[in-house]
Amino acid sequence: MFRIIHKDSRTRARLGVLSTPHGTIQTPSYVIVATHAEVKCLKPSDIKKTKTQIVICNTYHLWDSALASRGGASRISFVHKRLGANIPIMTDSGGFQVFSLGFGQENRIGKILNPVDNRLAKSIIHRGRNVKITEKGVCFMINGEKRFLGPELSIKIQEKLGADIIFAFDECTSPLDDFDYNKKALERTHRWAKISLKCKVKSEKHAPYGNEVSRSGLNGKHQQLFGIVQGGRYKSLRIKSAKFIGSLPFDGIGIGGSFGKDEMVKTLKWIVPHLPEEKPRHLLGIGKVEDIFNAVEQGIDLFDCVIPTREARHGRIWTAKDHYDIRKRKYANKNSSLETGCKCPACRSGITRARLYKLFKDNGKKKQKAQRYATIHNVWFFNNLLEQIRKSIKNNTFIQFKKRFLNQHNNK
RNA sequence: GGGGGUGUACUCAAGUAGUCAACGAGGGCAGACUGUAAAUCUGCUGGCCAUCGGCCUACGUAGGUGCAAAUCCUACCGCCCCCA
Repeated sequence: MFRIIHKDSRTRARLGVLSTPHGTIQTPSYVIVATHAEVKCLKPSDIKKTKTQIVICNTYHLWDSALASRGGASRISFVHKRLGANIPIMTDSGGFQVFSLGFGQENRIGKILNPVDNRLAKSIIHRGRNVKITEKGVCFMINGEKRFLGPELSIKIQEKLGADIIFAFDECTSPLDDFDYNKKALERTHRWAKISLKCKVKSEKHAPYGNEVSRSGLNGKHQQLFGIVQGGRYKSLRIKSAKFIGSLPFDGIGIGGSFGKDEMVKTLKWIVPHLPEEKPRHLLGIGKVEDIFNAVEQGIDLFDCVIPTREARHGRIWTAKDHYDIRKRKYANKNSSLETGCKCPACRSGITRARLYKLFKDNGKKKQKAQRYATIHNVWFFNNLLEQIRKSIKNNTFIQFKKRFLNQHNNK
């Protein structure tokens, strides 16, 4: 399933191959976000052109259509069918929505705490009514609609969705939650981890050809389940969680939850030494350039993040040197490519800054085109960056490459 | 020649006596976005100071009425439409 090919001599970085029913992934790898089983703004045929190895979809967003679909009828899994691309897929469990649709939305904060939020922290902490968390799971009350998601149902939905890799149901706490809350939440997440695992084992036993997914989409091959380490910003909790999740028979380890702006490396240093070496490690929801280098250095194999796709839609173009907002006049001056020497399909097809600027100014079809080109560029950029990182690990030059790249890169 | 309309900040466009440095939209500038609530959001956009705030210059041009005018009156200039 996961094979480590090479370990960097000077850091924890490692080169690996993760095998799934829909193909292998060279790690470290970016996982492109496809929440609704589509990479926003991309056609299915664009996905592979952007060097995308694997995407991640979301249980919460595909919930209804998954349960409405009749499993087993088709040989193609639900998510693969909807995505329209034959590549490895992960599904997130819905655990992030416990935070993002609840505390996050109610307090208008993200999971990465910036200093301003920190200052406001005392005044804004409150738990609203959108999300109610109990021992059994989470009750979402969104738009007057009530729905309950727990570990059993999350696994059931994910099996039905038929991704190659699925995640245990967890609670992503907010960066403003204190130790006591995180401790309680962590214990709950750990219980849910065991339940997730148990449900998975059970469903595999019950179906002679594997589970429902095996029959419908994975051709009898194993659907992998990753557990998730939580513990917020607290060292003792993160270590405890790393040991606990690491001790369970998961196929891989996700690292989730909230960090302070500059606490990621510190947090990974707490966690990673306690994880089993041979299992793939996925850092959930992280993905700016500097973060990636740092995480790889700490031994992370997989990342997913909305940055490449969302920011592309909002006009931000990532390059090796920096990032810039193509909707601004000053970047539209030339007929130069989006990034000098870029080999992404958009740049190679002759898209210039001036052209993209103009397309972005439209409010209809042209803007959609612009967003597609920008998405192609950004996704390719991040996937290509990871490819370069892999090469550097292979050559034992990772640390030099990191230094060199970050030195010339202004927008970390 | 006769009749009707119109002229507002970078652009379009509200406003028809005080709450107007002037709604709104576009454009411009600045910022945000890290397991997608978000194809999104925020701020600024006459000048000069400034802590709430203040002062100056501005709604085609020139005068006038009035405590007060982008808003009313007069003349002029420009543009548009209709009829001859």
